[in-house]
Parts: sequence; structure tokens; C-alpha cells
Amino acid sequence: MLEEYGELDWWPAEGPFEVMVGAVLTQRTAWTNVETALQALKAAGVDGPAALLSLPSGRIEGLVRPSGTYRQKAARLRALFGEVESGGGLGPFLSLPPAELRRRLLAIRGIGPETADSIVLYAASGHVFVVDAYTRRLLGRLGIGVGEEGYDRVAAWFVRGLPRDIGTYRNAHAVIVEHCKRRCRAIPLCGGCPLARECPSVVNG
DNA sequence: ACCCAGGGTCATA
DNA sequence: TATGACCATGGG
Repeated sequence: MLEEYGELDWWPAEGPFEVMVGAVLTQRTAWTNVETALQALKAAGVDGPAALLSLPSGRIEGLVRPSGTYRQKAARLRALFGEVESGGGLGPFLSLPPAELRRRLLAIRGIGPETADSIVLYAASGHVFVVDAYTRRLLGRLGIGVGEEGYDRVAAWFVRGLPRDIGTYRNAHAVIVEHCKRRCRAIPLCGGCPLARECPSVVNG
């Protein structure tokens, strides 16, 4: 997949703040809808935790509405950046040791393992592997049973097999998502996949 | 008129 | 532990 897609320089964002907002907004949501919401936030001058927290909840809800489940997501953003500010702001918060940062994130309402790890990996350059629905789907299509196991076990499986390098972790997740988004179409890897016959994308055309 | 999308929480059994 | 309901918009 690395040969097929190369280095993707994925997760386009202007900085850590935008990565964190995007990580919450993309929960069970197509990225195109996230972009609309991110643009609305930017147009409203929301460029950091303080700016976001200065807005009333209803205003935040309106801005993130295009990303769906907007009441939940507005509350989650408030909770997240409330923690960030009480931790001294973006810099100090993201500079925490990755393991502690991850624990702090998981303790926040609405931040689960994938959202937390996306923030750790893409905003704080912490050494964690992000496991999402695409990752499990790919493992399933390849007949690798570990994809059925719990989040931490799946992540550990990748950690064991990959070079211990931030860039590798970022790009590995990126190519998995980009590959699956294209539904395994016109991609050589699928032609060589022994289970292509059972791949839902192939079956569904 | 469906189905799904870069999850997470909560109530049940 | 393991399902199911719920959140809710936009594109195919």
C-alpha cells in the first residue's frame, strides 16, 4: 500500500487546534461534512480554544451543524477544550507525555480511543496507532482475525509489526483510510487479495 | 427511499 | 462481554 499510495501527508489542517476539532467532528461522519463545519468555524474567527469557549453553546452548535450529531459534538468540543485550557493551554497540554495525554483525553466525555489516538498521533506526534472502522474492515477482507478483537489489541498488533516511527504510523493509517474509501476499486492490492470474492465492495460492484 | 460516513455513550441481558 | 438505540447532517 505504501508503494501504491506513497507518503500522503494526510490530515490536512493548519495546526493542532484544527486537528483536534476535526478529530471530534469526524466521528461517524464523512470528511466532506467536517470540512464544511471547519470552514464555518474559521469564518467565525474560531482559531483556538479560548475563542471557541467564548461562544455560547447554541452558537457552536450552529457552526458545527453540517457535521451531524451537532449538539453532541458542540458539547464534546467544549469539554475537550475546557480540559485543554485548565491544563495551561494547547502547548502545555499537547506536550504532556503521550501516555498521560492519552489518559487525560479518554477521561473526557465524548472522547473515545480513536479520537484520542488521532489527537495524540496527528496533533501531538505521540507514538500510538489509530484503529478505525476501515482498519478493521481491511483486516477482515485479508482474513486477519485480530481485527475482531478489542481496540487496544488491534493497535498492539500493528505496533508489533511496524517500524517504531511516527511518520510510518501516520502514513499507515492514512493509506488504510484512503484505500478503503475507494472501496477497493481499481487498486492492484484488491486484485491480489485472496478474499476479494467476499469483499463487500466487490460484491456490490 | 434508502444507505453510509475517518465514534461514543448508555441501557439492557 | 456483547448487542442495540441514539445522536443527525449531507452525498450517493
